[in-house]
Amino acid sequence: MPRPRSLTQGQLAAAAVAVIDRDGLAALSMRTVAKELGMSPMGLYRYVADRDELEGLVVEHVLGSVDATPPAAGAPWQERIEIMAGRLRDGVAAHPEAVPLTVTHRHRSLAGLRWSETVLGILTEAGIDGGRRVVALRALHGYVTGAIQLEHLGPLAGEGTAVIAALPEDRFPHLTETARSAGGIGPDEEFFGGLRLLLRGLGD
Amino acid sequence: MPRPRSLTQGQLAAAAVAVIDRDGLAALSMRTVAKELGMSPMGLYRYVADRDELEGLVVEHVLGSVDATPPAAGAPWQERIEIMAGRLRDGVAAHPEAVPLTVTHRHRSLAGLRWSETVLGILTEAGIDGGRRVVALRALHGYVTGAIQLEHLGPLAGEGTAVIAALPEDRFPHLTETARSAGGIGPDEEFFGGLRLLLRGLGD
DNA sequence: GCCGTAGGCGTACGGCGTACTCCTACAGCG
DNA sequence: CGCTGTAGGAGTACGCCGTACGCCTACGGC
Repeated sequence: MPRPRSLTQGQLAAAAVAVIDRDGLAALSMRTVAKELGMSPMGLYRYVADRDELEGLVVEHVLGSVDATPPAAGAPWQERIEIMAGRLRDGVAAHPEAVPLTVTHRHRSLAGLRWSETVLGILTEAGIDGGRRVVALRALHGYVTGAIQLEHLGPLAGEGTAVIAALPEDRFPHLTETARSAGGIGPDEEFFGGLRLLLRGLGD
Repeated sequence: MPRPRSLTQGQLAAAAVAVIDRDGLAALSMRTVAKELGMSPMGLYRYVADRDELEGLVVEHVLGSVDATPPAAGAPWQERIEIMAGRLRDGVAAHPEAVPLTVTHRHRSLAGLRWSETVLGILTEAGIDGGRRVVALRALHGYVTGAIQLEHLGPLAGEGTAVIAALPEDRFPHLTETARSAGGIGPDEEFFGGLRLLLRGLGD
C-alpha cells in the first residue's frame, strides 16, 4: 500500500563512497552525500537513522566487495589464508580514504563476519580448533587490520621515512639504519612477509 | 624579553586527556579543553596551531607514559619483546577513549619512535637484521596496533559476542561455534597468545 | 621607562548533525 | 472511484564545531 522507496541503502552507500573517493573522508557529511544524490540534506534520514549508520553502510559497501568464498581447496592452508588476507587488503585499498571507517565499523559488518567465517573454516581444516583457533583468528584479524592501517594512514607519501631519516642518529641508531635498509622493501613484501611470520608461528 | 608562557604543551595535553577520560573522545573540542584550563577557547591557539596538533599532543602524552628503556637484558629476546608490547598495551589501555587518536597520530610521535627503537634493538640482539628486521618490526607494529584496537573499539562490552551468537548458525557455523569456545579466553591470553605466534614465526 | 611578545577575551563566519513542520505523490484498499 | 497511509521532498532552526580577527592588558629585558 505504501509508496515504494525510490533509493536503496546500497545506493546511499555508493554515493557516500563516491564522495569519499573524490574529496576525502573529511568531506563526508550528510549534506555532501545528499547533494551527491540530488536530494535535500534531510532526505537522507528516510533511509538512515544518523551519520553513524551511513558510515556503517559505507563499510558494508567496501567490505562487501571482497570475495569471501573459500579459495582453491587444493592449496595448502597457509596459502589460502594469504589469499583471504590479500583480498581484504585489496578491497580496502580500493578506497584508501575510507580506511578509518572500516576499522571503527568492522564489527558491525556482515561482510566482515563472512570473511572471518571463511578464515575460520580454513583454520579448522588445518586442524586448529578450540582455544587455539580463537587466538589464531584474533591474531590474524589483528595483524591484517593493523598492517592495512599502517600502510594507508602511515606517513603520507614517504613523509615518515624522511622524518625518521632526520632523526638524531645517536639516539635512534637502529631506526635510522633500518630506514636506510627499508628502501628495498615494497609494501607487498612487507604485508605478506609479516603475515607469513604469523602463519609460520601457527604451523605444526 | 617577552613575557613568559604560562602554560606548557604538556599541560594542554593533560587537560585534553582529562576531558577524554571523563567525557569521551567525542567531547574533545577546542572549547572543552579551554574550559578545562579555565581560559577562553581562542587562548589555546597560542600553544597549538590547530586541533590536529592538539591531538598530537594527546598521543604524545599517552605514549610518553610507556617505558621505552630496554627491559631486563638477561631474559630471552622473545620475552623482552613481550614486555615491550605489554607496556604499550598497558599505556594505551589507561586511556581507552583515546585509542583512535593513538593510531592516527602515532607516526608523528617521538614516544612511538622510542618504542620502535628499543624493539629494533632487541631484534638486532636476536640476530635479526637487514630486510628481515624491517619486516619483523612492521609485523610487530601491525599486530600490536591492530590487536589493541580490536580490544578497545571492538564490540562495546560484549555486545559483539551477542551479535555473533545471534547469527544464523547454518550460514556461520564456525563463527557461532568459535563464539562459544571464546568465552574461556581472556583478553590477556588473546593478546599475548597472538603475539607469541608471531614471535614463534620470527624464531630461528 | 619603553618595547615586544604573551595573555586574555569577545565577536563572527561557515559548516556540521539533526529535530521539526508542511505539503505533495502515489499504491492498494473499500 | 475515492480514501488512506506512507514516502518524497523542501525549508527552517538550533546548538555545536573549528578558527580568523581584533582589541586591550601584563610584564621582562634592554
